[in-house]
Amino acid sequence: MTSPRSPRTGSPADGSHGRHGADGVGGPSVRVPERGIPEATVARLPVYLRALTGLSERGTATCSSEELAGAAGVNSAKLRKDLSYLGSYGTRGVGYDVEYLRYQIAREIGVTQDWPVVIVGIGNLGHALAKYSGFSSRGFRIVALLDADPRRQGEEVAGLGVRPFEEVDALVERHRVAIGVIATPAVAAQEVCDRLVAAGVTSILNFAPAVLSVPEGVDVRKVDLSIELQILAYHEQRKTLADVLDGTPVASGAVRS
Amino acid sequence: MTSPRSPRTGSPADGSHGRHGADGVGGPSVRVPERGIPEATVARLPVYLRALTGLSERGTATCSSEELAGAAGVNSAKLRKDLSYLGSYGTRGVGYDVEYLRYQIAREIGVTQDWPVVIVGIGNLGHALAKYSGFSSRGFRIVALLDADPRRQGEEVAGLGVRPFEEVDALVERHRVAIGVIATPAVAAQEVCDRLVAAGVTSILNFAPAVLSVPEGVDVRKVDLSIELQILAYHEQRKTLADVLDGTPVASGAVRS
DNA sequence: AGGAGTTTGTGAACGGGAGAACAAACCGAG
DNA sequence: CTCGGTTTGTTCTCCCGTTCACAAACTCCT
Repeated sequence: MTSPRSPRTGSPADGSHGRHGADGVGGPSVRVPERGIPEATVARLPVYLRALTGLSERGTATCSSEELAGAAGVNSAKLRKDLSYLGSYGTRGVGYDVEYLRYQIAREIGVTQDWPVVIVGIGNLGHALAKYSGFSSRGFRIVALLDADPRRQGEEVAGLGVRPFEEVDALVERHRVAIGVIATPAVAAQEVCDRLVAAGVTSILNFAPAVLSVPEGVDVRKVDLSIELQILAYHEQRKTLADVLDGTPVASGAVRS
Repeated sequence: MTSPRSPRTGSPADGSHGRHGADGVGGPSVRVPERGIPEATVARLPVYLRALTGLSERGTATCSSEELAGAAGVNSAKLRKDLSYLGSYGTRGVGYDVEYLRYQIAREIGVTQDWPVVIVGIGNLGHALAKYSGFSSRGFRIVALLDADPRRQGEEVAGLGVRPFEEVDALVERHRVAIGVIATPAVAAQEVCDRLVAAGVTSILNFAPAVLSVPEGVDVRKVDLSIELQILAYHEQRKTLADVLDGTPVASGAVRS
């Protein structure tokens, strides 16, 4: 039984995507082609997709790996290697057909279909996410906004009413939701996560500053605003520190007392 | 001259933090202790910091690497190695003093001081960021909200008025701002970025779905909501695909037509 | 004081990703 | 048809990060 109700293992959920445990014990199963695309490559495919969309809108029919790499902000060798995991979609001496490659990447990622998504926690961030147009335009459709606070329920955001969190099971089942977004305060995050998983959600995007534990087979990605700032602060501190020790006169704006 | 006005190189800005170019040619400079903390470790330090804060609030005075690792969602060996880059702050046979370690990490990251920050682009996301309490509570102080749209200017958000973007130079200089947040539409992002850098900002957190080019010495971190969702979609697609090919009956909520 | 039990800090093996470099393949001109 | 120019796909090497395993160091109990 790999039901969503299986006991939660203290799995990392730090970005290492828990593959199915069905490894090794599996019988003579048919084995999916196993084009195991490296995680680092998967993370870049959406960037390439966006760059290709840009080129396409500008009317470009064909592009070289150099051009595309420039638009995506990566090394051209890396780009070619990434694309080679998907197959040989380019033509030597010519380059890549923009539309064709765009479709192939979209298909590989899975955004040719569109994915129903629920957002839990309609506070400041939840509002912004609900109204963010970048989701709908890229293969994702927000089908429900949930919040535990009765004062928020009933409010209309981006054409959708905010529903009580208790309806999570019914909504997830009705719309076949596989992806959930958590934008609640940190204290509520784990509980919300458990309920989402129990309802059948198997991928979670977590904006709450909390570490989530999930059963195997459930993917969690974390977006943490203050952590990003702290990483910048670290480098910033080292920059000014190095400048001071080097005796290099620093630019006025960068001086720190 | 490493002034912010130096010509922009087409540097990646994909997370590879451009170290100062002053490497190799440097004379007999004093060289900062060069405790080069690995990038992966730096990214985890804020997580440890948060976990320690949690333990501290719960009244824990001491913790083992195992406990802390559990709270931070990582492997205990990794945690110990990460901490070892900062120094030997633990006691064998005992563990770590929560308060002491907390301070050491905070100091290393640079959040014992507080960092003035400007936010550019006060749309949906900008609003949410301005009101997000997680910033102020963690060593960051929002000193200005900027927007190019006159209709947004003057509006009061989180106790701060929205100012015209033209004031960026004055504000950055007056408050000694080193960190800027971009929450504008994609088309405006590069221009805003250039202006910020010209004004003296040397670290940028970018929420716009665009690739930014910056001069060397400027750090950019990107947070892209739809890319995160697309990565989840990829894994989700593979999950259901694998299940179908394996003939494994999938849980009801996870079925996809 | 000594020994058993814990827990840290680190050396070493291992795996994955990045980048350089090159052979294979394609186009177009003559 | 052949040849030069161009661009992809891939191989090889290096480096970073993760993990294991263990010696060193500390506490507590007898």
